[in-house]
Amino acid sequence: MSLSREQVLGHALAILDQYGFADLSMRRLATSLGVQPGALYWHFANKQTLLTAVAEAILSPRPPVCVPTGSAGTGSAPTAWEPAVRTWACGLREALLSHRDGAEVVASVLAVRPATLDPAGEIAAVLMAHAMAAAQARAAGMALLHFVIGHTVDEQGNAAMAEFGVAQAVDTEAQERFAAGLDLFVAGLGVRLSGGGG
Amino acid sequence: MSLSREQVLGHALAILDQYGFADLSMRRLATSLGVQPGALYWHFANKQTLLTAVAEAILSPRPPVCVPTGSAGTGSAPTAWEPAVRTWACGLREALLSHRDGAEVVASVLAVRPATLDPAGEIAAVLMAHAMAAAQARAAGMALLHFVIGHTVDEQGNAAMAEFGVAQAVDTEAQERFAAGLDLFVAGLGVRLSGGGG
DNA sequence: ACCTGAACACCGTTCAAGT
DNA sequence: ACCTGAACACCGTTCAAGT
Repeated sequence: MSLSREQVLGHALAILDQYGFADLSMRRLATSLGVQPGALYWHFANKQTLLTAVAEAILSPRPPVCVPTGSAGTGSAPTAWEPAVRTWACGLREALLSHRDGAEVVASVLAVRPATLDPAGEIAAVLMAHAMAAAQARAAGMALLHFVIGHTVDEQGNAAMAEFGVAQAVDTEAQERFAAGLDLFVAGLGVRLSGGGG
Repeated sequence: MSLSREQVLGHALAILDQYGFADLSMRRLATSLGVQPGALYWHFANKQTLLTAVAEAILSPRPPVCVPTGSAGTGSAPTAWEPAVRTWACGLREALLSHRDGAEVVASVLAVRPATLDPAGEIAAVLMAHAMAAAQARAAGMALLHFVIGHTVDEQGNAAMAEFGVAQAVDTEAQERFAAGLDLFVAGLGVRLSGGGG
């Protein structure tokens, strides 16, 4: 039986989890599939395309954000923005943490702006539904995205060092830093959204 | 005359500015210096060390942040935290923008936690001087750092695409997104610092 | 002290040719 | 349709040997 896209993707995730992003090469992936390097280029145009699929696989287990459906004039919206923002940020971080170097992979993929992947747009939609201007919501969404990804790259980098017996108090410190950073965003959003509503 | 560290560093910055981060290889750098690849390893232990020096060169032109010197009990501090935060963030972004792919280089170097480079610590010191708890100040400093670097990586990625004639309205949009994101941080910090002042 | 020469163990990608 | 074989143009790093 011939190779499938899903098989290649599965082995890519396996190499990522076992050996890390630096060891996820096309040649190593081919070896793990018992195939010549060139064979991979039948299923994926290039490494970038493969990595985009890997990033999508990392992010796709997240639940969709709950965008309020109420119209703008009916007073306070049916779903609160604050838990939505917190759930989105925590869910994103957990998805990134669920694979070794997940944050680094997703960061490298988002850097090339794939049309299929726009996590910032998800949370920007929520903010717009709460009467925030489109440009402001987009800016807030991207700032939140940069924070979550930057933080998690950091966190996973620390985890990689912890294998060499540095410490694991680093883990709880990272978690607290994430919570504090998220609180800062929520506080800032609160000034705009709770204060002058609409 | 023999090669000096400064010469190597200077040529590395020149390659970065002309050809970008992806083309900054040890072999290309050696060729540009008229020397064999192995010669570089007399002056720098490895590529990581060289890149750290490049990142330091990118960040060092920034002015030091102005940490207030007043003691904690004398009421409001002599220097305001808000302009300090804004100046630090804008100065960081400008330093990153001053070299092609500067944000990407600095991001890759900060990922390995060099002891000599801690931009988040600079602004955390300011917040602590304004009676913010150490852990909170550290978290805020890192969140700000992740935002500025993430944003600028994005901005420079767009600039690279703009060479292929996409648009340059992207430039002003990026600038406005940066301003809006920074405003969000300042608003969040204001809830903590202006409200219950130390 | 500082560099060359030459190797080692890798990369991503292409493409004629096979089946 | 799908893969092999083999090449092309690269990487970072090491290290004996030269000067």
